[in-house]
Amino acid sequence: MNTDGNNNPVSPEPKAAAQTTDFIRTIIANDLQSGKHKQIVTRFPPEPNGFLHIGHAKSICLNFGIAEEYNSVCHLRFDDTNPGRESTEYVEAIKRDIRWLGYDWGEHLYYASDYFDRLYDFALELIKKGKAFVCHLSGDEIREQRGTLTEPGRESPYRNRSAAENLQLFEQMKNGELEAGTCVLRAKIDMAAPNILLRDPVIYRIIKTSHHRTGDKWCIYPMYDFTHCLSDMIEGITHSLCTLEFENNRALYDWVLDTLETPCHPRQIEFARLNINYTVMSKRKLLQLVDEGHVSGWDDPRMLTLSGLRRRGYTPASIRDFCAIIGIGRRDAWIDMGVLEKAARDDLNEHAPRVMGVLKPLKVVLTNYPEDKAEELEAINHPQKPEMGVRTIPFCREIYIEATDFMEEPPKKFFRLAPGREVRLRYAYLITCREVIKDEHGNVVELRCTYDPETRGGSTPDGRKVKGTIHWVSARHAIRAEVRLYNRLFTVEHPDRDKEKDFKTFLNPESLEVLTDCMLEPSLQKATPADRFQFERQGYFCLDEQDTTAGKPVFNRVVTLRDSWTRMKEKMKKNTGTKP
RNA sequence: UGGGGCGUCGUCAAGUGGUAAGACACAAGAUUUUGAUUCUUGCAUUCGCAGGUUCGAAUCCUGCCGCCCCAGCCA
Repeated sequence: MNTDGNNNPVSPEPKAAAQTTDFIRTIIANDLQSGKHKQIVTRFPPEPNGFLHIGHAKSICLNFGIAEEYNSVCHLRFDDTNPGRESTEYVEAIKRDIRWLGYDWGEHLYYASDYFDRLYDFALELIKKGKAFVCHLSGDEIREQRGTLTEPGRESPYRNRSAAENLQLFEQMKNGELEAGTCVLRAKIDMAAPNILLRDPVIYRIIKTSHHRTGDKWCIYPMYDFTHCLSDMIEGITHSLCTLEFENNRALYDWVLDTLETPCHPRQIEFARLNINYTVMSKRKLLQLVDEGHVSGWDDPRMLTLSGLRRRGYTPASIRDFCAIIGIGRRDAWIDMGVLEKAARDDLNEHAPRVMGVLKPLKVVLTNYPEDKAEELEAINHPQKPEMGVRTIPFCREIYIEATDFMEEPPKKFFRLAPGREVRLRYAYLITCREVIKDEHGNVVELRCTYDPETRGGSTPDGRKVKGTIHWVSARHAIRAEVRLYNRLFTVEHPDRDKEKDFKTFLNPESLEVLTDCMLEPSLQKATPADRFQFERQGYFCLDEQDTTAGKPVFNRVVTLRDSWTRMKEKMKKNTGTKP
């Protein structure tokens, strides 16, 4: 059984919508029932040219999820046909991320590059059948002769070379006798086809770059449309699931498999890719953010890469839940960022132990509490789960409270601390604010309060009602920490919608707020990297794996708690503004 | 004005001729030593629009409108 950072078991099943059905699962169920297939084989085929993001998680959960449901296998296949931009660094990162998400490809790890020899033979077969030819047109010429959306293309002057000549030329390409760009191998289909992908598409090009796995063995590389369908076929994939933008490619996928002698013909099915507002999803844009230093790396906690989410503190289970909740369909869908955050909260609410930490400390001196006294107060680790136990928290004369929990002139309905007001210190005592100390600029720097010795633990023997309960930490015992508060990376819902403006102009300057003088309860001394906690009344936090050092813990805020007080404040502000 | 797709609540999403599931969001209320959690209630007489077929249509037919994808020797 896997465990999360807190040693809590991670449920292997997405809890919500676990048995949801969708049009793909319906097709598969029918194929099984009709006897078309005895077993199902799916695959996840990333190109190792970047890190996996939440959009890939949707595809991973779909493909590996289906395999699990049908007691079958999902292959992991690297689609590595473009050596110029692929690397083993990405291969390793991708494998690690899939495992972290909770999936296992077992023995079924493949690379399209493993099939280069067979792919080459298939190309030969195509040539012999008169279905492919070597074309010496330049890239520009090919583009120009391809026609447009409304006009048919023109046939290449090289289109009717003999099979023998094509075979010889293709061999020369393979042997490195021709330079990149001089010619390509094209499928011979139909230059007048309304589907542009069928207008004699390029299927092999010369690239004299060494490949991360095959080295310099090859200087010709097959294109996606030729590689993908044949790789699926070779592996006996039954259902080849991909995103909607490959819809037009399906005709080519089928053409290749129909034209060649193949033992099976996988079915390509497309579904809508994942879009989430207030972020960007394309690998190209994520890479740009990394390269240009707008974020600290692929694993920056603000990035919706799997490594970023992991570092931020998202649990694999919450991401799997998220993928189950959003469903699979064929329309362009925009998922609200709030749905992802909700998935994180739901999982963390259940598993994360509660602790107290003060992010923006304000010192409070309890004037009637003995200077040398200290006591241990008991706190529970999870209000709904007594089995998670209790811990003790030290208490003394000087404590820190959250600066935002005090207001000198509180608005109505503010039931925290204010001059003359009484609040409860969680698990400790009721205190009353007697005096406000300010610096020369008028900033509140300290509070003098009195505590009520009769209220130890926070109870009120006289039955008096106290509306506010705030968190605190003992000044003498607190451990100092850095806390990083993350907000949305972009300020607008659709950063890349505007074709005129670069998406980076919408980057949120306040996406990261670093707090260096946070005060945490001493029990957190025992936290180990990747452990997650709820800092009561504030949110869920995760001990950073990278920047935490022995003397200086660094916590990342995964997500805030729901905060109806802030919403109420905003509403009151709006209402007073519009009052007649 | 080529071809391929898609249009059901603010956002996702079931529904496949029998009279609009569910989730998120939102709103109101209850419980609460986290303004958290939990709970209760409310939230599409209507399915892009217009016709038609039918006893009956979101589901079938016709026309229209809107949005997405395709002119990389990327995947």
